[in-house]
Amino acid sequence: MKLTTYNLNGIRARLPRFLEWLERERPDIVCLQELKCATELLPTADVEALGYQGVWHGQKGFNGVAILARGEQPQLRREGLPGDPDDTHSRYIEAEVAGLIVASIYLPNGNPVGTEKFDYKIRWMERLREHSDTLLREERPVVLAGDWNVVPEDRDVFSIGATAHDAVTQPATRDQWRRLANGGWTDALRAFHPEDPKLYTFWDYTAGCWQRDLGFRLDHLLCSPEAADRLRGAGVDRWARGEEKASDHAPTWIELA
DNA sequence: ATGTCAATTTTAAATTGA
Repeated sequence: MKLTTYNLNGIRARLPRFLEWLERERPDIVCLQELKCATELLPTADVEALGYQGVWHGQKGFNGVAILARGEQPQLRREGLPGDPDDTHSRYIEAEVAGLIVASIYLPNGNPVGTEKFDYKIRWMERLREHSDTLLREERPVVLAGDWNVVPEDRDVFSIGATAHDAVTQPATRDQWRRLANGGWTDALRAFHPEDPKLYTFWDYTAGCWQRDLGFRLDHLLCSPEAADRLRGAGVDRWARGEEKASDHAPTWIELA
């Protein structure tokens, strides 16, 4: 079974490319982020025409997450993270699908550092860690998939100097990432590519970053021990980033037994 | 700050959020 996470950067702007990718790769489960579309305007019929059903958590203008499955209706468990009733951003959705618990995560970007946006990011990560601990205690296969807006280590970005002031590389961001992951999660992509020096999932639109392979590893799939036992592979659909009108992220996936 | 992009409003040019 293949489970892919994909930050679309606008599902309406990306629709033809997205549907082509879906037909070509045929993943069993898809976690989407940055739909940038109100729930009532989502192109759900186009997705259903390809045999997928979903749970959707849209928002006008920005954010927005979803979980799709081929030939199965995911069962919604939760929209939004617990811990802050004033948080209205559509950044988290969780469902039961194919015997797994799956979350689609769009973690706050947090730029610029030193502002309320960065504080929101760190608080959001604290809330995610608390919820992830709750999920681990279920002792079931769980996959936390999405755009984490975290560069876990220096080697996960083309230049740590050029990105020293970016929220995705800050020590406080990495501290939160490590505290969460060290609770018992497996970073599946790195586990299958332990020595790859250019294991990237995002390339900025500016400055010819894609053409020069100046990327970041921001999209992650964290597996609970019960899910990690079933891991058989992980990778990045780099080809999709090179298409016309591509998202700035590439689809990132795992294979599970 | 940007060799950029999408959505939205202040609607055809500026603002927000990547």
